[in-house]
Amino acid sequence: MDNGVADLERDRSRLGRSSTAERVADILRDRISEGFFEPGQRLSEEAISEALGVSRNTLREAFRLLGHERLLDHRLNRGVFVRILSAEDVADLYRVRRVIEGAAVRRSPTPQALGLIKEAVADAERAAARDDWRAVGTANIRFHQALVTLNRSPRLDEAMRQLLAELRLVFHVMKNPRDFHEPFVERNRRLLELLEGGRVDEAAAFLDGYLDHAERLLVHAYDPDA
Amino acid sequence: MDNGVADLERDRSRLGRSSTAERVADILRDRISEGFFEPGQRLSEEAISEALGVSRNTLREAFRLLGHERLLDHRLNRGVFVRILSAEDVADLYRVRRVIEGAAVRRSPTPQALGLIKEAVADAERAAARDDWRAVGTANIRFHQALVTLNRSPRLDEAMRQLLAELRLVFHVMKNPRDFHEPFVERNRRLLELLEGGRVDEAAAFLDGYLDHAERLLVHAYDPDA
DNA sequence: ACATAGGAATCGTTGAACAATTCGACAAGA
DNA sequence: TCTTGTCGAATTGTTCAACGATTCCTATGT
Repeated sequence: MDNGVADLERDRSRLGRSSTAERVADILRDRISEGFFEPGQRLSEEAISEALGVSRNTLREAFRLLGHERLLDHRLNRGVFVRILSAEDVADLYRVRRVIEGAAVRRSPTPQALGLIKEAVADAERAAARDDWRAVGTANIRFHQALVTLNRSPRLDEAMRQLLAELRLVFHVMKNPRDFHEPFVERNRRLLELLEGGRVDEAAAFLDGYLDHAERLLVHAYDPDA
Repeated sequence: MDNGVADLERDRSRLGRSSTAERVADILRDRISEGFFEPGQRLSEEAISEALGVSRNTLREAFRLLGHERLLDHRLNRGVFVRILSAEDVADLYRVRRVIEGAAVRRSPTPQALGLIKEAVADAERAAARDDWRAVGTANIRFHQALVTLNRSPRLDEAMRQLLAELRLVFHVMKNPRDFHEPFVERNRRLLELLEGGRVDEAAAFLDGYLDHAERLLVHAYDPDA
């Protein structure tokens, strides 16, 4: 039973600041979103607490945290599992994105937020130029995160952060990252231009089409018979 | 040190189903939102675990849950405190409401959702007729919760639930519940009519004014010099 | 093949213990 | 008097060991 769990021991070095439970949660969150733990996989309390060198109680506090973020599925007396998103979950995540990002593009952009967005677009383009599609994906995520800051709401920022973490759970099903990320590099640039030009309605409409497309790609790869 | 903690012991009867930690969280959540615990008050691990008859470890799991819901403020090595919302927090909560509820009213209403909304409006009117302003407040909250269901997104429903729980932390500062709740009974009815009439833009504009007003009332009572 | 009864493994929860940290009190010194 | 430093009590952070409860697997018997 060392489903890559032994490997975790290297992360013990990261333990040393703030609350242990939170640091454990940070580590597990990273591992989950990078696909190190696969959706559906059970996370054994004993194995992980031993691998990270923390007590079961502390680990359980971390599990609660991640469960609340919907990254883990906590089933009573059965343990915690890496969350498996249904097609309906994906649809719901995109519903939320349309609401939050849609509201964002309708606001008058601040120079600061625009700077972040620009940077993300440029990063994505650079990564695409060198065929690093993993980096493109990361930059695209940063793009949307930056987009949401237009709302100037810490809570919406946080909600978006969680939403994207959840979405990463399903990004890994895309066998070919290029197909999934490439089409959006150009679109991000276009959306940025619309924002800079203050063409709010066009930007909103463009974003809707954008999200529709992304959702379709994802749901198709995820659940081919849908 | 029995800041009403002794009273908690009656809630022990509610322990008996599902996970203990979650049930403890339920109890504390209720107590907080009903104002039994005041914002800023420290919740002693020892006192509460003893009062509820659960171990400290279990109680701490419950604390983590509520901390993540922003109802508790967890300060390292100092304990957990009932959250104190700043005026800026209130403003942010209303920003989120404008986004989520604004998106809701722009969607074509389903008969089911409309039914829930109607019910909430009627309840509020009945409660107002008998001068029960506490009940009016509850019905008004239900009204907005129902409004959000128009989005047909479980995650937005959940986000709204949390948001309203957080908002309840500050509702208690309103010394006179009538002043705060009465003006909105009529407005809820009006908003319902606009929705039924399919007058989307008017409904959206009306809602914005609605939320502006509510926020102003709240911030004023909360932070008189703002 | 199928139901069932163990039995092993794991979770849920507790209670005790100890280290780490905070905070107030109090004393020493400027 | 005010500041600073130190001590000690109180509380949190974390671990550990234990045990009942639940789930899952497997072997047994029909």
